[in-house]
Amino acid sequence: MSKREKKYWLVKCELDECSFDELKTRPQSTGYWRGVRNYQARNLIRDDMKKGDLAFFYHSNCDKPGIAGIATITRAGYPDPSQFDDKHHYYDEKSTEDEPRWFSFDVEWKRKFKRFVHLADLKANDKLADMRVVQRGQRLSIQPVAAQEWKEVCKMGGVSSA
DNA sequence: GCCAACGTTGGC
DNA sequence: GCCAACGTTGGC
Repeated sequence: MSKREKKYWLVKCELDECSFDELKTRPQSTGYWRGVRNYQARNLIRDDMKKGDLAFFYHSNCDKPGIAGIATITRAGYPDPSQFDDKHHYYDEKSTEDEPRWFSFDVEWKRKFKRFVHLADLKANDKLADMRVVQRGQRLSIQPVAAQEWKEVCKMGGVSSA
């Protein structure tokens, strides 16, 4: 078995879909992503995201966009079931079970930040200038996070990065 | 609610 | 393969 460094992610979730606090109350404190229909994000989910990776849980499209805490990737790179369901909003008629086009992943609530880290705080930190989420016009809903950025944001959130 | 940025679609 | 039109994201 080849050793693989744990990867870090930032995953966006619209607040009215599921807040970080709400995630904790769900069965097994687990939530899953459906309906990612962007090829860049698809490739990341399918090829790079692995069970055991960690992710910042980011609230988007709300009054206070920012990071609420940390989640563990518990399952990754499996076909998004919604693409095969013709009743579903995310149905994709061009996708087949043999060659699925879209992929899903699951996360489990892990740790809440002591201090919510607002997008404005991320932008104000020079060490995070390369993070995608602070860059203008960056809309990708699944973003890789560098190890040193992970540490820095954890520090801002008041939790250990381990 | 506005609008900039970006991805996708489809005519040519 | 170009590019205008359109739809979506998401901060503000």
